[in-house]
Amino acid sequence: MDNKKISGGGAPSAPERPTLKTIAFMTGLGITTVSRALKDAPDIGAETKERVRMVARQLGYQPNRAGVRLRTGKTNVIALVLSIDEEIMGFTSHMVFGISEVLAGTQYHLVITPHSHSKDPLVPVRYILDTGSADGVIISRTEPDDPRVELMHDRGMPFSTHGRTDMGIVHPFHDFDNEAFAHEAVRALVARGRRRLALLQPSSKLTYYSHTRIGFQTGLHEYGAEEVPLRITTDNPLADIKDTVEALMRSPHAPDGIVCSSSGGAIAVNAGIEAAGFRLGRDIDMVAKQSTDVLSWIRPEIITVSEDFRHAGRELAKAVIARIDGVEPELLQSISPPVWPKT
Amino acid sequence: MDNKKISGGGAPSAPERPTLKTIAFMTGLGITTVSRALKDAPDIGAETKERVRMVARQLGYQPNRAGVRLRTGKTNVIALVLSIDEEIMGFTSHMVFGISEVLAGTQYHLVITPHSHSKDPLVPVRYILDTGSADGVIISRTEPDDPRVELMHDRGMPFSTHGRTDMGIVHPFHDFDNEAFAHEAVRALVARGRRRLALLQPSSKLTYYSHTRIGFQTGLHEYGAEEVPLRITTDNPLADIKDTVEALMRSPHAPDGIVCSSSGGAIAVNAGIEAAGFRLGRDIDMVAKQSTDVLSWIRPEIITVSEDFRHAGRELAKAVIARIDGVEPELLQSISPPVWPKT
DNA sequence: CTTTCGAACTGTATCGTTACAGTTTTTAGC
DNA sequence: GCTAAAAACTGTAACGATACAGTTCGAAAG
Repeated sequence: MDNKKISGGGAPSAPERPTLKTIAFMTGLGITTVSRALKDAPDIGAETKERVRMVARQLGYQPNRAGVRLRTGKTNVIALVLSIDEEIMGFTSHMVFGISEVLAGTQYHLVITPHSHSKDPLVPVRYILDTGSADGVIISRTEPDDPRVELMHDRGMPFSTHGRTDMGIVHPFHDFDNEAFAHEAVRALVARGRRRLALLQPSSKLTYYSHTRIGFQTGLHEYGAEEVPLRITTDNPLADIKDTVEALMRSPHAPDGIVCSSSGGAIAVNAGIEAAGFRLGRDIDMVAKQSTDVLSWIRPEIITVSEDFRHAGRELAKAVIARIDGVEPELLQSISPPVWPKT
Repeated sequence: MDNKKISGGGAPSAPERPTLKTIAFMTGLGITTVSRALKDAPDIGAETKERVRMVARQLGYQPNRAGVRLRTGKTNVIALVLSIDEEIMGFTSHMVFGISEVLAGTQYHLVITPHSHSKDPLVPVRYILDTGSADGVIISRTEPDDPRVELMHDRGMPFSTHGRTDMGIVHPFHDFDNEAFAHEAVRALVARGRRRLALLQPSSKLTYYSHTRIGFQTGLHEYGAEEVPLRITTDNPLADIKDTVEALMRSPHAPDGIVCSSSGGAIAVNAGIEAAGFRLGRDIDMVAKQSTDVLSWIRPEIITVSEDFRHAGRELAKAVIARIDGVEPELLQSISPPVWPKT
């Protein structure tokens, strides 16, 4: 070990961290008084409070988290439950950054609780509930009938979800308006004269699968286009997406427009289109959702819509904290509209 | 609040979490004995240990972290210090996943400690040291003369860094062999008949800037090529990279080969090349490092080298834990070779 | 002058764990 | 049979914070 003593004399190198005791000693007050003064309790004199706060600031006092947690049960932790399975374009980090940004202004720490989403997704949630290791939880990849939501609701654990559920439980969430996205995507394609449209949709397990579908279908109906079925999702490997699209393009039912729910998928779709000898902008148009402005660098012909994951992270963090503070869940639900590029 | 009682009778809904006291009561032993039995202390009988372990397993006992932390000072937390500034292709999440994977098999939790890298990077590190909020720290974006490394070393805080330093402090790190990457990239380009080579390098503040430069330069020398200077780094906005490359391609000094230190940079470089009317594979070749297999989907002509951030995360986590356990830092340094595609 | 009351402050117990200093029981030694 | 030592187990205090039940003191009420 390389614990370096600065002075050789026997004095410990690190200055002891101040505690309530330290402040009590310095002010000549009792520990309880100091504790209550720092909490702005009503039965402490104004002058005393001021004095205590001064000394605390001077010493750089920060309450010991273990002490608070042991006594009160409050962990001051927000857990983010993440699937560590493959994710091509890394939107997760943007969400983490958004959450961090909000938590940085609070007493909360962010703890990452991972799980492999091939395994039981309840495991990490159950762990958090059983060990009481967080005051609030954020989950993503929300499903319409999500058992994690039910479990946390039943146990009274504050949480917010990235994506909605459809199970009659009112809870905080943030969602991207995938319905509007798909609907407007159809409009944009029809405006370019496209009529035979395909949809690369998300996994049917996730809630936004149905939102995307509904938006797409009402769009087809409203703007007078027809669907070319595409039997593959953004959860499939890129190589499979490419092969499927290539085969579809070579078939007599080739679409002339396509809507993609992810940027990774869009890249693979484009590869399939080009492998079949077609070109974006000329033979077919594509609208794709992206979390970072990368698609237009790849093929400027792709019509891009941005989903801001950092913003989502901020909203999710704010929501779960408000829920911890007792705000009603109805007031903690938000939906972001799709952002189209300025023209 | 929606704390739901399951039974209306007055019994608390959540079964109380078992503590050492619970086990002591059930086995008829003292709390101390139970504690020591679970730690496999030498002064506890084999039979007793077995009995205690049985009951503990049955109750699903997990030590209360706050209790342990308060008494021993051990936090069981690894802090990951992250810059929340822009990062296009999201390699961070891969590193987080790699770290999570290793920590999942241990008692450690992962806490994300963010900072804006425009602000003082010492702030989060100082916070961790002053509040004692972690047993070990992982940092990235390491600089050759990194003040965070010096601070943690002086205070005896175990840590590992993504990237090396050059300040005479021996510490655990994991690094990608950027020198070999740049060197081999030059060889690959020369093998295709390219001789006038440019390098899109990382920010000169980071340690791997010099590794990349050295590899590039020894490559030029060894394989007989010359450098076309490119005055921009991967830290610049993609638009600036594109414009600079476009201007360079239009100038009389246009390179016929280019090495890129990031995939985001590669995309922008390619855009610049195409904007100037040139084409990869025909007029110029590119070798680029990528963290996820996305470049070859974009332009198959790009020669890609993979850097595995998930692996880096795993190595960093293992290293910091080993350091906490007292393993000498010399033994906790590793360098990953560049991975070229199979041919 | 005594009683009552409220403002301001404090001591003690407790959360769950572990370090330390015992205590009891068993076994061995002579 | 008595002492010594080893083996197995336990009680108490402490980590830092807070809930709760006081205590002290001075001023107002009677």
